[in-house]
Amino acid sequence: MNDRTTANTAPQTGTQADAGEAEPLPGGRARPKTGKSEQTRAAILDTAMRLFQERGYDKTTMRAIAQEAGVSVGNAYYYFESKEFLIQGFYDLMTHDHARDAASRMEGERDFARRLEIALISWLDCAADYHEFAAQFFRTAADPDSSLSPFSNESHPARETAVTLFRDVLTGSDLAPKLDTELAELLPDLLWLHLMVVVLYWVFDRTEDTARTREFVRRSTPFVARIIALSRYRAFRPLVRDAKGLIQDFILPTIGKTPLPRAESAPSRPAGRKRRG
Amino acid sequence: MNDRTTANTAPQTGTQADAGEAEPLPGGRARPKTGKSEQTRAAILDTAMRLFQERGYDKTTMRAIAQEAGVSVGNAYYYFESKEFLIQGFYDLMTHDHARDAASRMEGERDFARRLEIALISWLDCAADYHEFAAQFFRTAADPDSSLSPFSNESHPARETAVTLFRDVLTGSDLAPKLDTELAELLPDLLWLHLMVVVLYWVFDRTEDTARTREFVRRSTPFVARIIALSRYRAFRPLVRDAKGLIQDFILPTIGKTPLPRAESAPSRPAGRKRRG
DNA sequence: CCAATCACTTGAACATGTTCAAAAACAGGT
DNA sequence: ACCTGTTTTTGAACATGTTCAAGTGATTGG
Repeated sequence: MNDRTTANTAPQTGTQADAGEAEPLPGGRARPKTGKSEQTRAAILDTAMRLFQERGYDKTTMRAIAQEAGVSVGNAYYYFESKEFLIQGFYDLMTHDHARDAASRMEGERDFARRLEIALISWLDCAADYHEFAAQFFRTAADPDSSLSPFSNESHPARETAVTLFRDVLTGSDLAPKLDTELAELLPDLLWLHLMVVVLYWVFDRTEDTARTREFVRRSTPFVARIIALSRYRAFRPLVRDAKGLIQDFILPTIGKTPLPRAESAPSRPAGRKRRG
Repeated sequence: MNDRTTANTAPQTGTQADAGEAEPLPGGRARPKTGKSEQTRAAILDTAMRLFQERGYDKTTMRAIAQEAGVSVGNAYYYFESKEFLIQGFYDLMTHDHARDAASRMEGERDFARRLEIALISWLDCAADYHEFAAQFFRTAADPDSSLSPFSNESHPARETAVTLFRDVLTGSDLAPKLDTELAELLPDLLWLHLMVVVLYWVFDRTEDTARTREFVRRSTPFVARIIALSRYRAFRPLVRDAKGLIQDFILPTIGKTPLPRAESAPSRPAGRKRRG
């Protein structure tokens, strides 16, 4: 996945984050019209990624990026609304790398737990080179106001790509036919959430080669698979039903799915006071 | 909880964040010797809180804080290592307010689910005035390098306070005697994690008076209580045992508990490659 | 009372993200 | 070729977090 990071310097027509849409300005600001501007944009993004990797996010100044890319500072801001939006560009790149890499690694494997593990480990491998820098990305993602956040921001193309991957993890496994459709609908998003937890864990992981996170993945994936498998048994029914309700009412809408935008102001009497006692 | 935020302008000897320890420099930099410097420190922190609340974090400049507090910019940096460390000061304040408020609200209530709900709703009430601003705090907390992070940073006094509160939530409930000691040991930390999830939810919540988060708390607390209660039944034993293992090996050590720092480099062969294919 | 020391304070200087008005390059029509 | 509007590019100016050498004042030791 490292040999692709700088691939878009080449004057291809397709941008790195060719997520399909034409309107929402993928990761930056201006929608490039000419081919040359595409090149400029790519040069800036590539240079930024390289410097981020080399020196870290904070140590890399916009001036340095501009200079190394052979443009002016203002030009960088013409293509990227702010320094943080460069991260968006990176995230889009990596998500696509991950999706492709994971899909190829999963090939032939039918066991759900293993497929899930492969997908997650693949992410760790794809992100390995950016461990230091990714902390900064995560920090940004935790800002609800930022349009970079994989949460909150409805139309985040990268998330759709990732969720699709996890849908594939499920549908390609021997577990898929055994599940009722309702649960099968929820799972991709939940598995994506699982990835987010792993990412959180990874960001804070300081062990060599993030060995601890890898071990965490190896241990947690069979556990998750087991829970899903067991959820079909009668004894777990009521619990599962409640969990489903919680997820559908409160988790998925937050992630931009909004399948059930109810439960706005519930009738149940509030336990606390309203605001300012 | 709003009438206490600015309380420490008064020349009391006890600082706002009187977490007990004497060494680790509570939220800032210099350990104040004289009473006057205490006052200066408090003035700066109070002014900062007020301005953060009024204008938001980003809009509040260090110059404005200094000016309003009647000191120089450099002086603010004498007491607070950076702008972010002012957040630390705020967080310490709020954690104590929360602990006290929650404890008083729980009085008399023995039902575990309700106690938990009270504790969480209390947090939402304590934090209500700072919703806008707290997003910024959360953002900071997500940075593993920052000493403000409730994760990663081992000796975060505020977390200890919060965990203690949740221990009280449990021990004061009718559920406590029914649990084996091992689980009772884990729970306070897990409930603190639950709070962290709620906080995450809250930060992203844009509904009026964070109604959605409140509803989420009301729905999720009985669910959590039910899971804990059910965990004692035979059918759930193996699942519970696995969950315990995962938590003890991977979650708690990350939170600074480090009860079992094993599982460093596991013998199980890695599924992927090492680094850079 | 002097001087040395230390806690505290200052504000100018610095580094860096960001903005903006103007210049340059470009495209299309005449 | 020339005008006209649009896209792209520039670099100086700005805003703000942070640093630092120097200043102030009180306390202590002689």
